[in-house]
Amino acid sequence: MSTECRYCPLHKKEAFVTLSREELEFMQKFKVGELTVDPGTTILMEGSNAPQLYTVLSGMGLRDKILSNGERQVVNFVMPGDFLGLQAGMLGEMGHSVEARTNMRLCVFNRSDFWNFFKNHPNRAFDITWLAAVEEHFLGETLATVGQRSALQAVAWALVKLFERGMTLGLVTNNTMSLPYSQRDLANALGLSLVHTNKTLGKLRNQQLASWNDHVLQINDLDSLAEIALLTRSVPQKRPLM
Amino acid sequence: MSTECRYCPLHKKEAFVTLSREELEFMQKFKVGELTVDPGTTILMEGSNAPQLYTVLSGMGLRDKILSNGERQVVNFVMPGDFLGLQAGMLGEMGHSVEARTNMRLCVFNRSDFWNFFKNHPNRAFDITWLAAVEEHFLGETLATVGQRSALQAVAWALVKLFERGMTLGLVTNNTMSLPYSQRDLANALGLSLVHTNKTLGKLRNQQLASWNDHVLQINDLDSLAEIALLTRSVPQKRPLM
DNA sequence: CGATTAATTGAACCTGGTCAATCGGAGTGG
DNA sequence: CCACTCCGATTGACCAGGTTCAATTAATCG
Repeated sequence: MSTECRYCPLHKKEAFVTLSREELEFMQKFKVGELTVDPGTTILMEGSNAPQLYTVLSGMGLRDKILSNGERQVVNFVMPGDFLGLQAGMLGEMGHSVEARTNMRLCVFNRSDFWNFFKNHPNRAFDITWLAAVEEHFLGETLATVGQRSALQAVAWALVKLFERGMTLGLVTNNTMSLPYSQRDLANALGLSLVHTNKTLGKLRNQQLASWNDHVLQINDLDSLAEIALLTRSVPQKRPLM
Repeated sequence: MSTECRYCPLHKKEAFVTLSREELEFMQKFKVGELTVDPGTTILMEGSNAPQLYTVLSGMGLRDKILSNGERQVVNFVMPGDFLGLQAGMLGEMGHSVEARTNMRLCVFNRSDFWNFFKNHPNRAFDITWLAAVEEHFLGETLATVGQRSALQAVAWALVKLFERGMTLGLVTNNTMSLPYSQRDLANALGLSLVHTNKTLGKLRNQQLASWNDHVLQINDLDSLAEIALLTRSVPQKRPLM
């Protein structure tokens, strides 16, 4: 069966910590099924107390918040391996929504089993916390981007970050990866207007550094981009996979 | 002895989940001492792999990041009950620094004991993850503030958030609390310039909504401030204390 | 008393926002 | 196949929220 963890397309990838057979069997017990959603679907709703948690198996999406005046902040982009629903699982309420931007396939866990990880499998509990810490780490960087970087620096930063994630996931071929977001999504992630984001992307394109058309991102000079972005690149650590 | 957990000034406060006697004894075993620092001290350094973790017993500080061009982003403000060093404990590297702004007294744990929480006391492991999720939640709100709120909305937002934290900690008397930060700290937290932050604070002062002088914050109309801040206030949950 | 740091204020300037129009591709109904 | 609509990308013109520069005041400190 394709829903068996041992056939999971992710846990063999180099981006992730290899699970022991024992851990794999343990996770299998908690997996209640798979969910496939269309682009545009809201997977988790801000403020809701979701009964289920997900690991992204394939496809992309994003996390976002809506303010009471209608403004929207994209908090992060979602890619394969990401764990969705931690806040609902811990706090009983999501602080953001999660929306699909492509078809997505999700591995589904029951929230009611969540406590079991802590009680019976400390390794897995540790991994959950590890993921939470990584998310906190990344949000701090994002905050510094939105707060302190210029539009050009911010856009370069975002493209480098997205591209690096794509590389670790094996999504990059010929300096190219699929990036199924709109310029509006990127603008909302960086606290910029759509118009200015467009013009800034144009600058990077004119300088032959990066181009992003038809949902395909091409990076021609990652080092220069990283320099513009005030980014010191480091080799990414392997992540646990839930 | 004053370093005994059962005399801890915090765990009796209503802001925190009451610890069982058993848990208190368990924590006592991990507490290796107390640390007192002067204002201005860097408690944890961005990029470092700290050997120790802390819970703030008293005093205030902040978390910040420095970009390679020297710009500084304040990530969050630190108050009693906050747990410091999670990122070093989980990831082996802090994503931000922690600096004291007043005298601070810290409860010290050894990082090498960290795994023990997960292995032998799942309740405490759960609490650590809970704290990580709260931090992630808050950083998402901060990101939305810096990215989408105007200067006036952002400053109002920050004052409300700080004041609400002060209230749960019992630091508020007569609509007044000690807030030992500089306007530069606040500006750096909100991605605003010092000058504009100053002028925006002036606006709120002129409108009789809030004033902040000599490290004392006075809130005259919390509801109006929250409205300006586009904030829907909710009763704060009790937090676990490490 | 000179030095340093935080708060405050005014003025000039600019990065990035807002408004508006156009273009091209995808889907839909006739 | 065409007409029509919708949506995302793109571009130009104008504008403003917020930055930068600069100067003053006040408080603290050795």
